[in-house]
Amino acid sequence: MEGYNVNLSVMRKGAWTREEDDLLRRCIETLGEGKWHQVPYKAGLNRCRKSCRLRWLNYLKPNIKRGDFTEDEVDLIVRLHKLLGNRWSLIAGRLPGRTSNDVKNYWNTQLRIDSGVKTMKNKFQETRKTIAIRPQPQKFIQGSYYLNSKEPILDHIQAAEDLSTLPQTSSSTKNGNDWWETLLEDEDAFERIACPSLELEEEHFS
DNA sequence: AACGTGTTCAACCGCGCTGTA
DNA sequence: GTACAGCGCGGTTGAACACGT
Repeated sequence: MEGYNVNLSVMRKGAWTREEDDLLRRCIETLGEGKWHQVPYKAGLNRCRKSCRLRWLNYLKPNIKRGDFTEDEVDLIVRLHKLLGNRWSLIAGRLPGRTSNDVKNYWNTQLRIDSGVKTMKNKFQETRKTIAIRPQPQKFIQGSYYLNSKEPILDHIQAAEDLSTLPQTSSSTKNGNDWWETLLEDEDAFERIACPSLELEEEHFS
């Protein structure tokens, strides 16, 4: 198992300095993203590669958007969370410039319902249990949980199945992740699911 | 001004998944 | 089939900051 406990005695931890940021930025500009095993050595940083990657992805990457989430972004987060559950990277993938860490933090601090301990700060107060569609299990055969469920999410899934561009999930040889990736790559399909009709929206958020 | 409490968010950590030998 | 290494993700933590008394 790789991790943080390699040479813990010499690896620096905690907040990054401006100098470290500069070193990391220059290194990534030279090496490109993805060669994280080389980054600490090439950059001359006394940090583990996971820390370098995290710093780059969550803070230094050029297109990262800072500041408050817009109403549209919040709206999309709520919808996607309803659909996907805590799959922050997928949710963040639909929000240009936002990181999974940002989305997760925003959800946990602003949107999460924490059994009454924390009060909601906005209009999206929601008490219904979230039913999240997970990538793996999707074989939507007759009699499956999803198809028999009375939850509104059924409409979303059926909408997905109605799309001719998507693989037929009941007979497809593709696994659930493939189906899911296909869905995420298909803008129209995704919009139909992530942005349900007005009636559905009212049902969810009223 | 000083202190206590609550909130935010950057960073850490552990684990699962995937590719490779 | 198995072991190992590397990557990426989600949950959690804790320092810094904001706010109230």
